[in-house]
Formats: sequence, C-alpha cells, structure tokens
Amino acid sequence: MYTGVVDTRERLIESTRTLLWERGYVATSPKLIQQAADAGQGSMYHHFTGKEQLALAAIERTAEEMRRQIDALLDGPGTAVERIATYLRREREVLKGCPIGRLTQDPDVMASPTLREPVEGMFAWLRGRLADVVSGGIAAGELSPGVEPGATATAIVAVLQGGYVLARAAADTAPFDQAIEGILALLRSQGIAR
Amino acid sequence: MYTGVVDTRERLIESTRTLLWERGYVATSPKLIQQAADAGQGSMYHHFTGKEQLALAAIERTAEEMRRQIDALLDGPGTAVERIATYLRREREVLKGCPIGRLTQDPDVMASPTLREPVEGMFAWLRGRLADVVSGGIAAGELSPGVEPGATATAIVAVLQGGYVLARAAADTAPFDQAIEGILALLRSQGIAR
DNA sequence: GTCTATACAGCGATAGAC
DNA sequence: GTCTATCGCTGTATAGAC
Repeated sequence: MYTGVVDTRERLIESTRTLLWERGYVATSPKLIQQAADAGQGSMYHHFTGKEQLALAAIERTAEEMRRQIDALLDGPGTAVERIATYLRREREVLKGCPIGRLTQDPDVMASPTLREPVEGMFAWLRGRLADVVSGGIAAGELSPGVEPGATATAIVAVLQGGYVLARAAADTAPFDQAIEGILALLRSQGIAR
Repeated sequence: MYTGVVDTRERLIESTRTLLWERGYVATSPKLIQQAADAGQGSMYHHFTGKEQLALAAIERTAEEMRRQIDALLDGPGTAVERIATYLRREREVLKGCPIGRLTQDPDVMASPTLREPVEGMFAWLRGRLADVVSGGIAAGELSPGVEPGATATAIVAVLQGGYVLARAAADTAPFDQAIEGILALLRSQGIAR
C-alpha cells in the first residue's frame, strides 16, 4: 500500500504505478487500486473516468521518470561503452521486470491505442538515445566504424528486456547479469586500441 | 477456434495453447477456452480438474514442441555462428511473441510453482544448449577462446526475448530483426580468420 | 462423456446521498 | 470530494441429469 502523505489523486496514481508493475493491467482491478491507495470507489471515479485513464496517467509518469534516469546515466562521464555499461549495470529490481516492457505482454494494453502509445514512445526514444551514444563512440574513435549504431542499440535494449524475462523465468537475477556481461564483452571487443 | 478433427480433450489442449499465446493465463477464461475448443463446461471439467491443470498440459506441449524445433536447427549443418544465425532468423510469429517467454509476465503463472516449472525448465535448457554450441565453435577454432560460452548464450537468448518485446511495443517486426542482426554482427566479429 | 443449471465472488462502472 | 448502494456481466467451479 502506498503511504506517502499526499492527496488522494496522487495516491491513486502511485498505487496504480506499483500494481501495473507487479501485476500488469488486466490483472489489476479498480478495487485493488482503491485498497492500495486507501481511497473509495467514489474517489477514484471522481478523479478519473475509469481504469484506463488512471493507468494512462500512471504509465506516462513511469515513462517520464525512466527517461530522466536514463538521460542522467548516459550523459555521465566516460567513453561510450563505459556509459552504456553504467546504464546496463545500474541497480534494478530485476525480478519485478521492466515496468514499461512488461506492458507489451498485456492483451488489454496492446488492444488500447491510448495505452500502447507511451509504451511505443518509450522504446523508440530509448533505441534512438542509445544509437546516438554508439554513434558518438564511433565518431570519437572508441568504436570500430564497422559497428552499426541502430542495430547495436536495439540489440542492447533487447538484451535488457530479455534479461528480465530470463531472470523471472529462473526466479534468479543471475541470468540477467550474465546477459548484460555477455553483450558488454562483445561490445568491448569492438573497441579500437588507442 | 481450433478446428482439427480430433477428440475433445485434444481440442481443449490446442485451444488453450493458442489462447495462452495470444492472451496469457490471467486473461484466458475457461469460457473462452470452451468456445475456442467447441466444448461445453462439463467436457472441460471432465477431462481436467480446472484451468490450471489444462494450462499445464498446454504449456508442457508447447515447450516440448519448441525443444524439438530448436534441436533440429542447432543440429543442422554449418559453423557454430551459422547455426545460431539460422536459429535466430527462422520464421517466427514475431508480433505474437514467444509462447513461453510471455508467461513470465503473467502474475498467476509466476505465483504457481506448477505452471512456472516448465517455463523455468525451457529457458535453462535453451541457455545450456546454446552455450554448448558456442563452446563447440571455440573448440573448432571458429570463435575466439576469449568468448565466454555461458554469458554469450544467455545474451543471445535475451536478445531474442527482448526482440519480441520491442517488436510488440512498436507493433512492427523491424526492431526484432534489427536486434538479431545487431547481436549476429557482434558475434561474427569474434571469429578467427582461417 | 457431455449437457444444463446453479453458485458465489469479483469486475468495472454508475447513481445519488452527504 | 467522498461515501454507500446498486447494476449487469464475467470468472471459476460444482451438481446432478442424461
């Protein structure tokens, strides 16, 4: 249950964020949200038109927060590969999975253009962001010009998302760490000795 | 709806396989299964104790089938990297996602040790199977001895699973293909010229 | 083996009082 | 803004006839 000292509308959004992360959209009922937010039926339907609109607010906030965190890490110091490594290795609640990525497996989210839009936007942004870092690494002479920025960036994001899948399947964070180290080793071998 | 000419029990399992793939476990109701299998309530509860046992039969069959297909591809001709490329590039219903991998995002599947077991087993098997192929490639002098088989194999499986996530997010198979080509390019650069 | 009837809880939303 | 009452529908399963 969300216990921050904030107003009801805020508690509803934060509780929904948590529940979407833990259970996804189909498996999260308005009742569950209300209990977690310590709000009544009336409150929820006063502040939002329904489950979908509330979920949209929650998803958009999660996406915004994630963008800020990723920007901070990728804008940090170090070479391109070092910054990518920092991003991939940052602390995560691995067994809970990615709060945005998991929504791609939810039938009701995928069926709703409204809810799918922020999910699509988040990954399009992330792939582009990482492709720019890879391009920068090539321009700086850190990475071989033979490296294709777009494909490499997409593979990196995929390893991350797939790492969550493997960790959850194993109920163990080890496969996630192993996948990350696997792609980083491959990336490092693309470096140009200087 | 499943329309093969087989008995009711069989139709129930096949319909469940399809629905689990398309909607996952929580979002698949007994009613939906019965309609797809063209079977009544009574039939379903005669052949199976309930939704969970039926899902288990469906998941186990999907996993077995997948193992057979993967074995056939990885046992084929070509170098280690070529066989991995063949496996990664085989035709897939990319936008539907992985029928096993998607279950890791289902709260009820993860909460049930019974249902989680075949999912865990499938990925443990696959990671080991690919690690063996990588090891073979090193032993054959095709890949650099610096390549770590376990981490590399796990990264490959992760790219696949993450590729599905990105494709579904984009409602487009392009990110899947891009991720695959990205990791293959990195893998190929690990080759030892002969 | 398959059918219909029934059960009871939960879902997602609305109504109207306070 | 929040509460309680109510609604029609679905989820999952059981009972008992055929």
